[in-house]
Amino acid sequence: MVDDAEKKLLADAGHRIRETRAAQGLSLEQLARLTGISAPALSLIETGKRDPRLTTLKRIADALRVAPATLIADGPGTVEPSASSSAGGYDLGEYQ
Amino acid sequence: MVDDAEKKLLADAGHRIRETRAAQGLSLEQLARLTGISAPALSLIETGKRDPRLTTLKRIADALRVAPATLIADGPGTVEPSASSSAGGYDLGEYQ
DNA sequence: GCTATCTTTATCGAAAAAGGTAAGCTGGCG
DNA sequence: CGCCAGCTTACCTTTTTCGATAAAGATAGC
Repeated sequence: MVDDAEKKLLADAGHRIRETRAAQGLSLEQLARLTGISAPALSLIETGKRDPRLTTLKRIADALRVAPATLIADGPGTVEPSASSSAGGYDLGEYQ
Repeated sequence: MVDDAEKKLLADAGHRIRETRAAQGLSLEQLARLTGISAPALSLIETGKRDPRLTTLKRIADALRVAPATLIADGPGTVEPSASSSAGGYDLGEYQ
């Protein structure tokens, strides 16, 4: 449960990074120099095999000239507090 | 340069998390149970002393019922590819 | 086939995240 | 005052990121 959704998130973010990088005609090595993150590390992130830190994500976003949020915008998942109804996913219930 | 902007990013995200959590009347322990992240770890993140991983951020966002992007939306930094002009900040130049 | 470029994978060492626990620290309340 | 709830900080252990490097795919062109 936990792992599944998270892997999708990482694969998604990685895919978005790769798309943005490719759109700018940058190679992994070029992005590595811009970000200070090694090319192998970038490869792992882009292929969803690594769980990057927030600052790592930010450095990539900066190098690509996009907002960090752009890279992780979980398209569909964005539940958006539209239906913040009382029937939310979980309400702590027993835990409170 | 690196450290300064990054600390601000972490402090900012942490502040946003704390605001959101407080707005929902949740304690650190309650959020800890919802996210599976320990309360001490959450405290460090909220005070900007820790650089969370992407999945960690996602779990917090999920528990708070907000989009992950909401928590890191770097207000001003959001350059938005409006002026993606050729006169960008840096063009790799010597590095390519 | 060979070569160059890009990417992926593997290994190693250092640094850091994260859980757990425990110890402080603050404020409110009886 | 003592007590409690909430948050912070410190220590420890395990896991993971990350850089560096090297090696191994994968294409494309000579």
